Amino acid sequence: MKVSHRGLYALRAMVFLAQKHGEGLASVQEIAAAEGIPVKFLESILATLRNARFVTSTRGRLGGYRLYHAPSEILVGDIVRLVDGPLAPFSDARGLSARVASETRHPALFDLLLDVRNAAASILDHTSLADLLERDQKILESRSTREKS
Amino acid sequence: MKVSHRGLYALRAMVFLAQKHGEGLASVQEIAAAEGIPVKFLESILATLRNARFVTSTRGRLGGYRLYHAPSEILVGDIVRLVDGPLAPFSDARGLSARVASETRHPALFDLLLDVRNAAASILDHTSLADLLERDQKILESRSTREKS
DNA sequence: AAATATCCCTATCGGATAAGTAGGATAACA
DNA sequence: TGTTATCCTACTTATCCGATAGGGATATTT
Repeated sequence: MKVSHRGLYALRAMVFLAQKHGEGLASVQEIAAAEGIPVKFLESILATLRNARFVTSTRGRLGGYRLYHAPSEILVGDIVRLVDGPLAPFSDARGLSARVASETRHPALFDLLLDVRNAAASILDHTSLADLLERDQKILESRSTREKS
Repeated sequence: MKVSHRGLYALRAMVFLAQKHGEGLASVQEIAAAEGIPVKFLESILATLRNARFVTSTRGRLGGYRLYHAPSEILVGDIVRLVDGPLAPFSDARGLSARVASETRHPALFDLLLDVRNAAASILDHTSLADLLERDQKILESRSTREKS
């Protein structure tokens, strides 16, 4: 499994939108500036997210993006899968045929890599954007109290 | 994290050598034929494994490769790290700087990806080649008994 | 209605990395 | 001394990924 730049950008953008959830729209410019993402690149990422109904958009002046669902209903695993493809820990598209070959020859090796994938998926699929926001809060709180002491 | 073709080939070759452990040498040709790996490609992979002292070789006639250590002392995680680099679940070399950036902005996201890496590392670092052989045995046994019944 | 700000669509480019190849030098052994 | 293997260096090719270019569609403001 691997989270590409594109995937990280998508996650960051989604977290940003989760923070603004309920406060109207955010433009590509705004998100790009806040998160340090190339504008045109972010545009194409948002197109992907829009097609999958993770975000919705309105155009024209004062247009922008917002989350389609509540932050608690969007799982990190789904975002990663959408942008970076399935979470398989072996590389590529021919993976299926390579899998069958190595499965028959070395089934335990195949199973092991499957365990890795399942462990990763389990973590990513049990964490929503709302969870991330909550944890960010706690981390920031503990940091500020540490500074005060 | 991601296991490349090269990494899978390396793992398969090592499992093959583990099966033959104590029975002398195996040539590149032999391994390549058994595992379905391009000969020249496997050569370069074995060079990497040799430099890291995972295997040892003797050349000339009747030459070949064998494991340097016992199968129980070689961890799958070490092989993957050697061939495919560190197990970080985000992509690239600039990962460090990108990490710091996203860590300060969205620390929880960073922590989550770290959890994924640790989970994967934990699985791969607790499994040796000997473990794989043992599991292969059990799997094959259960298959044959299932066929008999 | 015009100007402007925004999303939207298609196409492409450059760089990096990975997969695989070629050919010959070197060493061991019959 | 010839054969068979590893070893070494370099090259080719393919694929993917990050990023960019340029314009078209749409909605709001003036």
